[in-house]
Amino acid sequence: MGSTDKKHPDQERALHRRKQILEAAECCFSRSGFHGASMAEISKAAGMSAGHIYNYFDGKDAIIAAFVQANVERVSAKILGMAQRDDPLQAAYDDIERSVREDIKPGIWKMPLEIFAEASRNPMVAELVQEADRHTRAEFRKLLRAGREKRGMASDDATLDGRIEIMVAFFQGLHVRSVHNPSMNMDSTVAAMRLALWPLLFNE
Amino acid sequence: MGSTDKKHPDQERALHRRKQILEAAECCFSRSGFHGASMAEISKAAGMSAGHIYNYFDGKDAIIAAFVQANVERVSAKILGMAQRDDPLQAAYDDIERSVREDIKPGIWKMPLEIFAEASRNPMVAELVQEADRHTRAEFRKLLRAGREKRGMASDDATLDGRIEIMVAFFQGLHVRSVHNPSMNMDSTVAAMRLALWPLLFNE
Amino acid sequence: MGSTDKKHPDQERALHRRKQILEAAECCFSRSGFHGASMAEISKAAGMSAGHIYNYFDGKDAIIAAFVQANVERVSAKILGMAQRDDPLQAAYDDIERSVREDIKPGIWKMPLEIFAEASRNPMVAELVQEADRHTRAEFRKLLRAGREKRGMASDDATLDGRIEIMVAFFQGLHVRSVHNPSMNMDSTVAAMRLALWPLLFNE
Amino acid sequence: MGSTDKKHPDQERALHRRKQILEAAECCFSRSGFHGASMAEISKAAGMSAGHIYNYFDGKDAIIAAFVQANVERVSAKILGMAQRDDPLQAAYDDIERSVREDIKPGIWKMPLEIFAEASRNPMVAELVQEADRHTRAEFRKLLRAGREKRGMASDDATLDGRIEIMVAFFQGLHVRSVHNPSMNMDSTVAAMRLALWPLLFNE
DNA sequence: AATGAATGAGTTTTCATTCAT
DNA sequence: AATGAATGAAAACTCATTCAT
Repeated sequence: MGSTDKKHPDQERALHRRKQILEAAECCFSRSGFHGASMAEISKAAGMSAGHIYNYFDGKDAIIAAFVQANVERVSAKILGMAQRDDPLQAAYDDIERSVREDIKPGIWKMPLEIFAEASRNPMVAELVQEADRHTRAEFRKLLRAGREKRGMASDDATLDGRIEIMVAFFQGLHVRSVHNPSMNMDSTVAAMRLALWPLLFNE
Repeated sequence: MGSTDKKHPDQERALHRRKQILEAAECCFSRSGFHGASMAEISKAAGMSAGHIYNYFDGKDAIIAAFVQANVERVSAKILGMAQRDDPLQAAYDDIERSVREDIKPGIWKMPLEIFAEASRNPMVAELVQEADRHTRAEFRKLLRAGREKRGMASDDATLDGRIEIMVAFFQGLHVRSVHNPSMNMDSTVAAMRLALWPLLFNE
Repeated sequence: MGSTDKKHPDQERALHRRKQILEAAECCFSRSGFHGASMAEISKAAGMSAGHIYNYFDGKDAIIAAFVQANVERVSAKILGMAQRDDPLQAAYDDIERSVREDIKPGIWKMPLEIFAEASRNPMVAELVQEADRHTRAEFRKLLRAGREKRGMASDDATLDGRIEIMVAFFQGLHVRSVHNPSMNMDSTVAAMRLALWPLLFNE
Repeated sequence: MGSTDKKHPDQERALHRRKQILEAAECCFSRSGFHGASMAEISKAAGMSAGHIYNYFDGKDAIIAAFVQANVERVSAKILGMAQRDDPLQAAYDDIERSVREDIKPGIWKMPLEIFAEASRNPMVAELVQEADRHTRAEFRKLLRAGREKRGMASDDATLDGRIEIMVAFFQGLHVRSVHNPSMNMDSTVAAMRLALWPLLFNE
């Protein structure tokens, strides 16, 4: 649908070109934002003419959409990765430090912020992130329910959903914190994070 | 500095004009984002000519800066308001429901998201939000320390800062949640919020 | 409707500007055609920046539409002028020579040809010329009927409409002839025209 | 000259390819006009790659020229066909109804209008249609002279040329009428046509 | 103090054409 | 003979900003 359906006999090359463009876009978007980055800028970064990009994407909006799509998939992948672990809940708790350090790594949090803002006014992007979020929450709920039932704890839908909401809010909030407080103290933040997540995961 | 120093004989009127412009900008920015809103749009909303705006602001960037400034001050004011209460910590905890409902009210969370994104690439805006955040954290720390000392609890700087970081992340993360999950279940979210905030506020 | 409704406090100036643009457009359109003429070309000919044109017209299509409108009105005006005459039919017949000479004057027939072609694919332009044509035929029919009734001749609608169709075809066909045969012999053409028009006007 | 001189070992195939392209072009040109149709569109319709077209034509202009050429030849063929008839003049008169119906058939008149417009600004195309017109007029003149002399009527060049001019104007004007009045009444138009053509053909 | 006419640089996008394969 | 990836120039249009009034 949308932009993958252009006819390119050499699919291999086409895929590579698209990747090239999206990587160039990442760099430009992160530097100047979706609307500040021009097609000329992107094409230069991608090492091809501006016109040629239109052989792979319908337009700038399609690039933004594909880019957002790729980014939300990255988040989904994380959750799915967690599901592989032995005791996913415990694993998540143990991984807090790594997660936090990852989330506030410079260069990591810029694109999410841009995507959030774009989703707040571009319906196409909104639908993309909301759909991905639905999926992520569903996966997360499965994990949470399984983990809690194993421990013999209540797990009605509403309760789980509320806790998931807050846990995700925290991690997404961390991106926001990064831009507000670049010199955040990592250790005490991680400690506080543990304190807050524990009851969300393991309290009745 | 910047935009307040233009010479206007009638300072009263000038201030009013600036307020007019910023209010018009709010409406346009919220609809179209900082970069999607045009000066023409703003000037029409403000009920004055485009040219005239330049008598009060150096340019669009100056409007954005002033607008961001006004918005971050609104957040600071909230904290200061809390400080007036008898037992600020308990008050904050009791107010969770109202705060959450306020944060995800449609039309409330759009501007913050826009500001976060802008701060991530516009150094002037970044400096603004970081400075305001420093101030907010400092005020919050005073409140938190006072509340905890009254209760005879430890309150070294690092611990407090970590917990503040997480608490603020929660609330800012809620704005982000709004765009990801428009049909969030309020009650269970508030319940989970309480569960998470309690230890942050009152645990050793 | 369309392009006249832009708010220009100084209506006088605005009207003059629009006229300037349409005159410049005439020159460019006639030289390069509707699609061959660029906004840059037009703006240069109009003596203003390309961007400024958009303060007076919604876009190139609006210019084309206004231009076509002005041109079809010119044709209507001719018919109306004829109606003023004492015996319009005789006058029309007597004026044949002048009409023919006018129609094939270089620089006169180019725009009609362009308009005809444009109308054949641009529905907006088609509607414009068809509406004008309906009006012109109606006026012409009134004239023709009055003239013939005065002479005691039959004048049922169908007959009149057929003759009008052919008479108009002649005159519009003359524009076409101009591009096919630039060295047309005027005198014999006028004579032939008289021969053909006479029965159309005055036969039973 | 121009486009026929490309060296193609298999001339048969080359000719077929050119025909393929011109037929594809007909469809595209008629839908979008000479300038609205893109080479990509044409190449897709022709079932070959865009690049390959350049092995048969020097460029888009060459396609337009060849296309126009083919179209004007079609008109010439009509006249030549008429010459085969027993009494060509009478035949022409008797065929009026068929000719009219043919001329205003939807899909028939679009290309002529496009060609007329193009000829009015593209000198190469102008030369093409003028040359073809010279030829057509010459043939027509021969027919007309023969028919009239057989009937013992005067037929000096100037008179004949004037009448031919008007007769052709009428038929070409019909194309123009089609776009102005899509709901033209056929029967009365044919009747009027007969009325007008008779004296042109058969009067002194 | 206030206007809005005017500019010009910059935006996205299209397309005829070329050329390595 | 044939492809289609690639280019680059040009198109329509937008908009922050200036300035004469």
